[in-house]
Amino acid sequence: MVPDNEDVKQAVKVYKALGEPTRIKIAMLLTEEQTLCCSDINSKLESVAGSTLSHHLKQLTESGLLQLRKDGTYIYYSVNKDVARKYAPYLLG
Amino acid sequence: MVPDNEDVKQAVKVYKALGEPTRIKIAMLLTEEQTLCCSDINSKLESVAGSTLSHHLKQLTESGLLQLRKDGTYIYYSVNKDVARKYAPYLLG
DNA sequence: CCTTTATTTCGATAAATTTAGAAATATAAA
DNA sequence: TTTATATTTCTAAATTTATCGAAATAAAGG
Repeated sequence: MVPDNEDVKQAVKVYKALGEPTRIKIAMLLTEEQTLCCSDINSKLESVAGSTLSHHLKQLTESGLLQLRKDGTYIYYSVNKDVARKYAPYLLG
Repeated sequence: MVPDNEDVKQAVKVYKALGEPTRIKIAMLLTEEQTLCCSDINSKLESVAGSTLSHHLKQLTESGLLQLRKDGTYIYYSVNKDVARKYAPYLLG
């Protein structure tokens, strides 16, 4: 009967977020680097406009896969390990 | 430096396939039911045109997450457990 | 207060995706 | 061989997505 609960809805969001090359790279980058701010992520990715990166980060964050911490002008992103473990432990290697 | 190898490309395909409500339902249905043909899947899903289902199954199959076996007029789909285990063990419960 | 740096929001566009109906293909069965 | 069933391919419309540049917001530092 396939449930359609919050769990599955989050799964869809997480998988949709990861189902795009730039975004999975961001997730993998953060898995290996622990924590990075927008501009650091951008310089490691190369060739994405800031506004584009912002949209990707929003999608990843809204899925619950990324969490953020604000510090002055900077916003530090990191992977929510519980969410990664639950839906895509592949990321954690 | 985030790799961009075959592994990651398959991950993107699998996650893109699962990042859509109808498709994740198909995957979950097949996880609990083992094996079903097109028309059985369709009757359990309700409200998708045959041609639409066909596209979804194609995407899931091309990602490697589903495998199929033909038997006469019927095509039986099932989950490739190795692929599910690797990228989305969440499906296996 | 002005300037700089970091990040987001807005507006627009091109490309991709979802969806369905109709026609096509394939196999089985009468 | 005609008919019925299962599934795919084709075509097209509607929606969503990715992307960028420009403008806006936010905080820090001089």
